[in-house]
Amino acid sequence: MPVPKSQMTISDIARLANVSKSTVSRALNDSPLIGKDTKARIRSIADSFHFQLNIPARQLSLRHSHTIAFVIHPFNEEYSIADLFILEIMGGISRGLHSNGYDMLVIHADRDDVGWAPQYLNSHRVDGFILLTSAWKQRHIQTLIDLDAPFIVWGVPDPHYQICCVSGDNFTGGKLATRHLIDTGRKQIGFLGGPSVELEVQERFKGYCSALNDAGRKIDPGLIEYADYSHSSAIAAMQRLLEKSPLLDAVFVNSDLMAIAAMETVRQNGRRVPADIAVVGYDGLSISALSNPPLTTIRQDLPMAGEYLAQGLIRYIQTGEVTRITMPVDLVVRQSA
Amino acid sequence: MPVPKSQMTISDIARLANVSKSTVSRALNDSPLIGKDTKARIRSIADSFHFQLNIPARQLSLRHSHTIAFVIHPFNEEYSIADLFILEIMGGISRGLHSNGYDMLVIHADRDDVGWAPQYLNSHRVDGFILLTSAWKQRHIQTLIDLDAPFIVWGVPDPHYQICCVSGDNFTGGKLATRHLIDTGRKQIGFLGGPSVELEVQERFKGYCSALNDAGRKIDPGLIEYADYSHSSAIAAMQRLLEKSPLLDAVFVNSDLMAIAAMETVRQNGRRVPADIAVVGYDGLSISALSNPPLTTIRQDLPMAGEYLAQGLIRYIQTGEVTRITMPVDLVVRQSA
DNA sequence: CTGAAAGCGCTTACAG
DNA sequence: CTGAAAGCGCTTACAG
Repeated sequence: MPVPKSQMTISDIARLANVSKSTVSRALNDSPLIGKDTKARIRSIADSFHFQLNIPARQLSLRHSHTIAFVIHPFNEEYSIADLFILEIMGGISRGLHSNGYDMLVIHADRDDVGWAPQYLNSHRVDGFILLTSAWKQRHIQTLIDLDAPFIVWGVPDPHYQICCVSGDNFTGGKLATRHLIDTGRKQIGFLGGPSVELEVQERFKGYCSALNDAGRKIDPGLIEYADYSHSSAIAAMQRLLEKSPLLDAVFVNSDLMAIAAMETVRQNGRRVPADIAVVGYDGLSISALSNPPLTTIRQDLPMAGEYLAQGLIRYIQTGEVTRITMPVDLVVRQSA
Repeated sequence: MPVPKSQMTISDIARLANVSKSTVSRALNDSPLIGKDTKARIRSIADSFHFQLNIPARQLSLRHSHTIAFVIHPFNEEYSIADLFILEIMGGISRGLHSNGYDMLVIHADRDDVGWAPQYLNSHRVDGFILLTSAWKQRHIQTLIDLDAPFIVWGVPDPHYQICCVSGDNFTGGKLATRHLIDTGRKQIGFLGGPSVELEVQERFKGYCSALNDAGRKIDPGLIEYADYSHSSAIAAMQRLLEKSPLLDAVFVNSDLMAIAAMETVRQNGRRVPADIAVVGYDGLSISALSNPPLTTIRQDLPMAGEYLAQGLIRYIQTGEVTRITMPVDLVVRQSA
């Protein structure tokens, strides 16, 4: 019974199999040059010792690391549930990377520090980066462009550049949410958006307007408010909405976290969800099913998005093709609307 | 203005500085052997080109990767909020690793697959592992022990082995929660635990008993129930508790997620929180502040725990000392109790 | 304090 | 189909 020795090298396997290092290397890498039975024999020897190629040596020789950095910002209390978003997408990224033979390094970078990019790229520590646009605005993207670094983002980047990205279908999301509210008889439908400068938010707003137009309704500025995705900003925005428009009987909110805050605010004002005011959220994080009441929301398949991010980046690294994917969204009807 | 060239090596810097590769290497690694001004000169040249040492080459030469794997399980709907726990602790791990010059690889491993351990260790991809005991039971730990792999766990491991670990002070946590309920005049205080086989849960139960004893009260089996940390199991357990003990007026629940489920169940049974039944949770995840009503809970400083995990593992790798740390806990009083 | 040289463990033209 | 040899870019005794 051979004892696994972690310090074995291909030379050891070569000696054991009576072949050269080259042959072992090729056999282990499944090169078509090696004879079928030679290959099988070498592999079975390697397996019996639980032999694993030394990856740093391989990376040095191949000149790429086969590892990707997923860049996120340090944990922040105010956005904690938004971070659930990160976790759900990260699972998909990890799976997509792994099935292509890549590893995932996660980097927590400060919002205002851009040094991580050259540091990890020039040291050949990673082959590319995955980021979320909402957190990494233009400055970070620009740094990566200047470095000529391979990267892909979640979200809608500045259309100015040809950037790899995958994003949700924000227009359709906004339209589905609003139409559902119209179809269930709501008359004064509010829009509680994320930051109005974000393209995602603008698209969702267009969807909102489109649904309203289709129903022959007017857009009422008194029904529009924006917040910054934090819990407290959502409470404030919902409060403004309630005060501006006493007749409000529904609201489409741009994230599940903010929708939960909005429901709380509604209650605090002595009104009921959904009886008095219906609420539709956005994202479909697993937590949305556990809120009180369970949230009707626009779901994005985040694990799938993660896999697409991984695949898209790898394809870019290997072929130079830039991929731009829009993920479908759907409406999940629960009890808040 | 020098253009950063990612393909530069120490030989290029050596030529530029008119010294040998050895000297460059030593200067960049801050060796005391190199003269102060030579070092400064070399470093400023390197900086001006944004030069970064090739890390895979360095790893190969040094024979360790300076990277640690944080091992988690694939995302699972039922435990999604428990995963918030992961995110909060991960931030701390990342910070602790980074400040010691280590990188963090995250591995999503299937619950029943143990192959990741030899794969990442024998390939010299990582120097050690960080895991959470609750998810990684004996089989995973045993694999690591058999491999003689450096690792550290969050939670209380089998005391049989000398394993690096950091865990919360579960006894004190259980006691603080229960005492708070006693002090606020509750008479029939329930215990809704995680799996009864887990040492953490047993410690929390002991704390519960201890507080009750101190107050001269008896332990009533009709007030004890266990669940498995999932949302649905918590609902079922709370329902049983309510049926067994109609006079129940408080409950100490072993996680924030389960506490939120319990509060929902209380309401579904036509009772109010905290007026009829007070609820205390456990963990102090940021989400506990956002529940309805905001949850009174036992807080563990998870980011700090993450830093200790990182430090403890690095110390073990570098010196062989096994660290066992117990983190303090405290009571956060909000509105649910 | 500095340099020449060997070595870390792979991969891959090149030659057969 | 297989092997000898050079090369990937570092680090570090060893010698001065």
